[in-house]
Amino acid sequence: MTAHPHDAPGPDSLDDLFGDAPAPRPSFAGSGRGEAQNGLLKGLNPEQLAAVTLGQEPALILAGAGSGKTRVLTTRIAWLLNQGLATPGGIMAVTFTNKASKEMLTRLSAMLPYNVRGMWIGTFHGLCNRFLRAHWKLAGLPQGFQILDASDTVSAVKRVIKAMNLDEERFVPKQVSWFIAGAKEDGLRPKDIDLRDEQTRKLADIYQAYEDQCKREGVVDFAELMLRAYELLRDNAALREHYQHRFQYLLVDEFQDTNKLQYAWLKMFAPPGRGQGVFAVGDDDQSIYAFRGARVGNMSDFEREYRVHRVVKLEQNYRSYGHILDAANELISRNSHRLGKNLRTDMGPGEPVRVNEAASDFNEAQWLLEEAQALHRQGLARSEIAILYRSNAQSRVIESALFNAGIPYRVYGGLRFFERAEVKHALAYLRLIENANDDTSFLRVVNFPARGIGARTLELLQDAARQSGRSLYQSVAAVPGKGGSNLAAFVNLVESMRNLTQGLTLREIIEQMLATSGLADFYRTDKDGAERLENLDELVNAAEAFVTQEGFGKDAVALPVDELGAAGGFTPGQIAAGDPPAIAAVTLTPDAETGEIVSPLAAFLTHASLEAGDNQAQAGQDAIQLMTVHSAKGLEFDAVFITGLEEGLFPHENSLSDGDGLEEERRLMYVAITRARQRLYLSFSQTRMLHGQTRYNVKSRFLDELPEASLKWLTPRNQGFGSGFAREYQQAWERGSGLKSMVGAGRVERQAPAWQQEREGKDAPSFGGAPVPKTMKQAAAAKVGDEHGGLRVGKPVFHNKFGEGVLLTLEGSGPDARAQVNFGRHGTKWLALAVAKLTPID
DNA sequence: TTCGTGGGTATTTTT
DNA sequence: TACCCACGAA
Repeated sequence: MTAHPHDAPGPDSLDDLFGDAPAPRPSFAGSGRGEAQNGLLKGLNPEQLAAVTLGQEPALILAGAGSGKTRVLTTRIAWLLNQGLATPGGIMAVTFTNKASKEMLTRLSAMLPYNVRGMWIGTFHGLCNRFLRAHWKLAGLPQGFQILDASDTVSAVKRVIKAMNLDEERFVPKQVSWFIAGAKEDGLRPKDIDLRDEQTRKLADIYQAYEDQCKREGVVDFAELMLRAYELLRDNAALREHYQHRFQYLLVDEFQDTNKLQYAWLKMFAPPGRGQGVFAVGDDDQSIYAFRGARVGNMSDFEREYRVHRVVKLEQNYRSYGHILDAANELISRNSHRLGKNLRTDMGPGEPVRVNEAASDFNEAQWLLEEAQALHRQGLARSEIAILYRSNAQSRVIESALFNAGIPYRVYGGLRFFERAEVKHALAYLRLIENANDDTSFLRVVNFPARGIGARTLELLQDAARQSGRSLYQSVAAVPGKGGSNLAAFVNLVESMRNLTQGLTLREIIEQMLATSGLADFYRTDKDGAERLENLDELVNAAEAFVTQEGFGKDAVALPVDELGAAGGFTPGQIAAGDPPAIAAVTLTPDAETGEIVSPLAAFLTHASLEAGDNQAQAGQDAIQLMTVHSAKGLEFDAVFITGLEEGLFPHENSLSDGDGLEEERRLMYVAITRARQRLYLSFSQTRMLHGQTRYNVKSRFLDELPEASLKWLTPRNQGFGSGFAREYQQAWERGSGLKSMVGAGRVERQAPAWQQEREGKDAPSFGGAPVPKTMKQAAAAKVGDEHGGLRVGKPVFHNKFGEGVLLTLEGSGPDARAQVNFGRHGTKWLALAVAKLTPID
């Protein structure tokens, strides 16, 4: 595949790269510059070219889905270097995900003839980490600070709440940690919190206590990485000046996803008016993370504050056919406050967007899999087929359908590698080797495997630690009796682990730890520990890969000298004015005073926190891709199914209450649609099992917001809403028998009904949703619920004010007769039949 | 200390 | 429905 950065051709030594001279090196391309230039810019469309070759000015790039955004970003970096406008040390490029930054590095190393590792390209958090490792002393952090991931943070907060003797009902650890992260992302420290009520006052107290605890334990959470870096730059003029001088060009990916703090952080590196080339790339229509603090408004703020002269719009789409883009454009045009953008394609209209209505969620799943199989038979790789849904709970039916049919599939989301319990246990031991005062890690493994250290003992220990203000590890001696001696034994274990691992390679350290801690033995004897053992083996492999990649040992990673000089304390005078600075070959950041190099173990632990790794699904196998719409962002597939297009689900009911909620849902739908290259399927179901209850749903309003001309209904429109068959089918499904029993009983034939064959042509894939013999359908319909003046439970009705709905319940008789109707976007309502005009729809 | 049970609760999530 | 968590019993 793509060359690894280390394999990239070109200069090996750092001197070759930057030389000793303070002046910027001339272009590496030498005499061949013209040719290289042509190659670089070849094939860019005019807008892309304009974006890539912008000068040193603030720029806002509105990059539509599939418009070649990553290419523009990487080409611009290469172009800047190639032109001699910037040096590798003078460029910073920020992304949100590790995946995106890796992609950028990979592409760059293919475009550039040298090692791009020393460049400041990474995620917001990754770069903050790098920055704080270099300036740990100025930032007031211990040199080997560790990073808490989301679940570590919650358990740390939980400990604080317990220690403060607060009611966990009132202060739910998860919510409190969310509050703290939210505050940090708004740049607020405990003292800055607006104490508007008692609850908030308490929350601020918890926040303070949590901060103290983190400090004591030498750990930082994700939000802290950002905030600490921001504050350090804000409060240290010399340092700020240095970095502003150093980074002449900044590039930010997915700018619409930045939160308040990230934007403020960026402004520290490149404030408006400082003249740096800030290149912000984003798409307001793809902003789907407002719920976790992203501010689309940062885009227009940026445009205003930086006085952006020209907004470059990348509207040429290279991904999808016309009908798909028409659907996307039409849908998103319903949103207000857009920056304005319309995707276009040269690829022709392609196939229409297919819409399917299913009787039940089970039916929908069955249809999905048969349609997907048909696509596969037509030659489409399974990995090119994605099934998207709004919420994770929806995957279950689909999974079981695929599983029963023996079709390989891969579900995104769920536990990732470094989040698995056994891996976290192993990491906790490793962290204790590095820093025994890490109470989170201590508590995680002090009694795992079991060592007779129970809740009571730990309570005593925590009391002692709290009183002396020391870590649990340091307080062990204060616990008397048997518990105390067991604790002492644990401390001895950790000590011996530390001694035994002195001077070993990372791989050996981990192997030693697995043996000494008893983890390996524990899982070996555990009856279902086999898979966990495998994961621990995998951890060893991951460490090995990390060592190779990061270039510990012979292959030193280069860091500019300012990061060296700055380590442990920043002296402005130390740094030459010229950029790039001289380079020293080191691994990570050594301490300026002692020259000690951060251990591979410490680096690996940081890596483990910052990058949770892949989730379980085995790569390699050709499998259908299942994921939420959120996790599909940034991906593309030949065929995409968007499922569960029902009011209440998509748009989700919880989103409708807050102001911008519906628009964000619509953007989500927009993201979903624009994932598809060739074929797009939309589906919804009349009934769905949710939280143990059958829900009768109305189709999503988003279906009505798509252009008729681009749609092709696979099922008759609006037919059979809550049809009798759906109910009977649902009952069979509830009995746990489902399709099989109905087929077995000879009641369902597995073939496409006549109307289906007519619409799709005889070569069309067979209809998956358990086609119904006519007699069966009639029989089922006859059985359905109560009847009242032509109204039937489970049938669609029309109301003058609320429009179309599904009749859920009929109660009472005569003047008391009441009906419960689900009107979708208008909610579920009780109506007095004597008053309300309800007409059955057929 | 472990196991069983009952209650509460159910978008979306990277780092 | 299904999972997680807290709590109580053995």
